[in-house]
Amino acid sequence: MPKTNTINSFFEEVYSIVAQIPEGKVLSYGQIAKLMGHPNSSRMVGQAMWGAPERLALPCHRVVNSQGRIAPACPEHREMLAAEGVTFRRNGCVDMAKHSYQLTVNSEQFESIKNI
DNA sequence: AAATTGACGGTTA
DNA sequence: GTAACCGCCAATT
Repeated sequence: MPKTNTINSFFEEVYSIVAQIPEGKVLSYGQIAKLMGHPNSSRMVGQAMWGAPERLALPCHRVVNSQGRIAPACPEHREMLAAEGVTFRRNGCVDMAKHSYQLTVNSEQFESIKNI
């Protein structure tokens, strides 16, 4: 298993995963990084979100940090998540225990993402 | 090539 | 609960 990804760049793979998050589910940056085989590249996941092409319509509001906190620049996403059925604790943190999403990366997903 | 950056994670105080 | 520090890694300057 090569260290390099089968697709263009680290970012592309992040997008392919984020695009798969169903409504009512959330993933943490670190969780995404691990799914990609990059256990410690959580920061890059955030970078990828920041530079995400809008035409991918990525549900970036479903990506939170390990504390269950919403992305620092988008507190309004909290409402969007709530509308999808995500429950919050009193302090405004996502209830990760219920909404953490498990997925495996398939080559099929890459097909739809690599045509960027 | 080297230094800087950052939508992070985890631990510590 | 918040704040600060360290580590980690790819992209950017």
